[in-house]
Amino acid sequence: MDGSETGKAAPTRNRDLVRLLETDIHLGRLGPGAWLRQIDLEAAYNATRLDIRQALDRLVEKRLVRHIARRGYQVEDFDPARVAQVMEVRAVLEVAAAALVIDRLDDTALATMQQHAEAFATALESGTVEDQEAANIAFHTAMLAPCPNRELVDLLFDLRARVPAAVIRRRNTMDLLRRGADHHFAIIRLIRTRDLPALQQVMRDHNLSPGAP
Amino acid sequence: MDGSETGKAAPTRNRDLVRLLETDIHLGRLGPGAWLRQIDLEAAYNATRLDIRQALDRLVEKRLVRHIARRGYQVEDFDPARVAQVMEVRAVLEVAAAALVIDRLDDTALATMQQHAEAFATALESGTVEDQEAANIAFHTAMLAPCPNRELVDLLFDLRARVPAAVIRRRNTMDLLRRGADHHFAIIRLIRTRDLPALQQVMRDHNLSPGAP
DNA sequence: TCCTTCTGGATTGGCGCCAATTTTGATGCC
DNA sequence: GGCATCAAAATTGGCGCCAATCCAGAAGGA
Repeated sequence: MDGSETGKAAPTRNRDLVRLLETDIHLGRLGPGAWLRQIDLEAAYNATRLDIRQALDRLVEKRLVRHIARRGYQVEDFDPARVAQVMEVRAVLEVAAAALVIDRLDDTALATMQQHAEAFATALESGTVEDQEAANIAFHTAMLAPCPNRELVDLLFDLRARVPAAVIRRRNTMDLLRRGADHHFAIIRLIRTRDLPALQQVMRDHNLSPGAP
Repeated sequence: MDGSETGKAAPTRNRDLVRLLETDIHLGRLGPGAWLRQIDLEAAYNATRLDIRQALDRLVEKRLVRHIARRGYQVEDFDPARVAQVMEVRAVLEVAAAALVIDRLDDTALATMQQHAEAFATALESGTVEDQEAANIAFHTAMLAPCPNRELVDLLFDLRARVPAAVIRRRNTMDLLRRGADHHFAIIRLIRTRDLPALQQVMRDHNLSPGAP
């Protein structure tokens, strides 16, 4: 157990626990195979045993963690084939979402997206993985904000959470990441020109590139 | 508490509990607003309090049940707008799945699908809702069996579970249901003739019709 | 020196108990 | 007769204890 994000003195609640652990896994602070010992978590987060167990069970549900009887919980392995399949599903849904938002994003929204796209590009060169993720998420959140189908949006973020960024970024050259950043700017341009087919093509590429942001 | 499916003498395990309750909700034996009292479930399924609570928490996670502190658990209401959005997502994914299976379904598979399509049509006229659901699920399972993207398939069935059949079927005329049955036969025909565009159109209609099977 | 066996310590996981809170039913008041 | 008040019963929900099991390290044998 070495995932950080300081356990505070104030007792941590159930929902927060899930989020904290999820983040640790997502960003690679807890890698595949790492053991999540109840006793350590209990002390680290100053939570009760029951809360810890519920949080871990939720992560099992989400398939981020596996449970072995009488042994404990450990971070799942992420099979590249399965990861690719999740990406494919994401691509399909992003393409569908593009059609729903292209006419609903006004200049204000595009300006916000532009900021986040720049923040992402900057973070790539001189930021932590956390910064990159935050900027990337912010970009896509802004893009999907006017989507009327909230189920679709929720599902997209859920799919995002199924594959840790750390796992994707692993075999990821700087070139590929920069291409992801370029995608962001292309997306903004294509929304501005209302070019749906080209936008959908970019969304697809964006999601299917090996280290898809 | 009046959802049946007989609690056996043998203690029911956690995973089974989730499945049993899910089925009861899906088929409308437990309707929106129905209270799921821990004590009753404990007795009905001869399970421990802890198992019951875990099962209920999982249903909360799946948004089939809502939890009110110190009051208990009750079956969620299903907002028609949200249902429509889930359907839209399903439609998008079914269309994508169609492309993946159209060249992978051989005559044997089509024959199986034909059987289930006929079973569904029959059940419509003279079967219970359970029979209809079973036949319908069997049809779609057979259709998606050769889909190489299992994440996509799992997600499709997960989306199915998010909206109880009972809720959909409620405002559903016999005509609409018969049209659903016809869709099944059209699907088989279009796969046989390898007509992907037409197949995708039918898949979309099949999922978006008010009482979508 | 390396491998196998055994024991002590540590961890998990389930069960039962009980306090906090809500609901139900009865009683009295307006 | 209807409504507010109150007490008893029922239900939820959390905490702690302890048995079952697993792991690490020591001891013994090849």
